[in-house]
Amino acid sequence: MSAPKGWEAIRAEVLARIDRRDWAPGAVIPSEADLAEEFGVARATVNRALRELARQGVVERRRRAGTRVATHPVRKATLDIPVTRLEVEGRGQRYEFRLLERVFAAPPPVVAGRLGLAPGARLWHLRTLHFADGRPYLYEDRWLNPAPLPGRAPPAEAAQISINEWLVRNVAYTFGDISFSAEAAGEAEAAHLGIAPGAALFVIERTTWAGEVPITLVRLAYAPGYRLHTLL
Amino acid sequence: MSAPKGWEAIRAEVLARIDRRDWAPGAVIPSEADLAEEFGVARATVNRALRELARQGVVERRRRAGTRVATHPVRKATLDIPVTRLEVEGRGQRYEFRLLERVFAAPPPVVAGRLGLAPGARLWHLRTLHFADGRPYLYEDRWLNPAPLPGRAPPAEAAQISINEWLVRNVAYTFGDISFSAEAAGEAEAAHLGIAPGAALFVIERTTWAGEVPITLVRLAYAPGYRLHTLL
DNA sequence: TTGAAAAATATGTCTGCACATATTAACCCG
DNA sequence: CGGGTTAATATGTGCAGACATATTTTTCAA
Repeated sequence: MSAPKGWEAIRAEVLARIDRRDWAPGAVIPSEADLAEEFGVARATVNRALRELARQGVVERRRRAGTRVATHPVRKATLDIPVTRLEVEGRGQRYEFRLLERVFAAPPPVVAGRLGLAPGARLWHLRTLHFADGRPYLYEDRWLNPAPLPGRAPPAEAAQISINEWLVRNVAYTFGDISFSAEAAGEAEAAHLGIAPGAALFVIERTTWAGEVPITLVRLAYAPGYRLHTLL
Repeated sequence: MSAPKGWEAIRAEVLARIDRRDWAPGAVIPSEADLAEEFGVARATVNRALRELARQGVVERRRRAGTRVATHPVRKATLDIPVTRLEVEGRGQRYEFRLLERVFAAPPPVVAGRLGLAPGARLWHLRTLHFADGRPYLYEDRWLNPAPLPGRAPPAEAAQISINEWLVRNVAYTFGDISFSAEAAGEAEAAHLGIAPGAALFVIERTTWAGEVPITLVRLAYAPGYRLHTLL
């Protein structure tokens, strides 16, 4: 048993009271000032504890209205979005990748739309296959806006690092969105990944922006067996 | 254009310098005290900004060693794990669920193992089908440890709220893990969800604990089309 | 030369205090 | 009574100073 001290102790105590139903879901809990007095600490310490609980979704806070126990415990999970190479190597497997395509072309309207680009805009289209221990691991289909790129072009076919890794090091994004879904493998994907068409693939789609400028839209289709894991 | 002030301005400026490569990945950035002097703010303000960046994975901090730009830009995504009913109703759809099974039985060894229970232990086994606008939405398969439950049993068949929602309100967990994957629908799942066997399902598996006591292990299989989405 | 002890240093956190800001509650007037 | 203005209040954030703690660096002795 470790007895937390400081703001973590406050957080733990508040959480315990919530778990114990001393403070019911939806109810307003005492103000920072009151709690600070009760626990004999400064208000800033209570603030730190409550802010943390709010970040976790345990309580909701609004100025003047006070802090209340979240009615709908939407606990939040934080998950890491790793670079594929490190993800593979982190499991002790050998990482390789192969650039399948690298062309400059007009994207389908849906892609241009998602990136907020004019229909006529031309983008780099890159398709990459990533391997773990020689087996297909991830099929990547990426549209890349040349505007924010240094040199206006992605690295050549012969590059030693993957597009994603290059991007991550050379074009920082300020904003993005990401979605996770399950999809049936299409013909082409299945062929590349060495699986049967229709197999269940874990798919991540990500869009990133540097300020107002769209950088890239990428679809990552993982070979069967892939699993994203995190702690709550 | 909004000009952030206070600690957010500090965070933005530090982030900008990192993005601009003024401070390269892996490099140590100036100390809190130095930055505080440069920006003309208190050290606590710089601390708040850097702490936030550390939480996002942009920098790594260690006492005495200082703050350095993260080498592996593992940006972290925070995603909400909502209660199904609210998720459905939030889209303006009608929510229903049907409890398919509710028995007290010994789980398969793999389940007992995952929960850290003795092989002979008996658990509640609950299978629930959730609907959105009358269409199958989510197939839930849950093993539930009676020990931490009030009344030692989950609500009866006739309950108006789903097991998950009941749990979330009555048995707070202190720890858990969660994983996301794509799996092919099995015969039973496919039948319940009204889809073809083998279809790609988005699957969430979650285990939760209250201290040392395992609470539940649940497998959520979402009907095709489901998508988890979040911002970066 | 090596290893242990001591000093130095950057972050982690706390305390009090102050002011800013959002939001609710109270008030007053037409 | 309704509606808009004003006051009250809880959180959000800031500041300066202090001590705690984890590491690294330096020092000194065997």
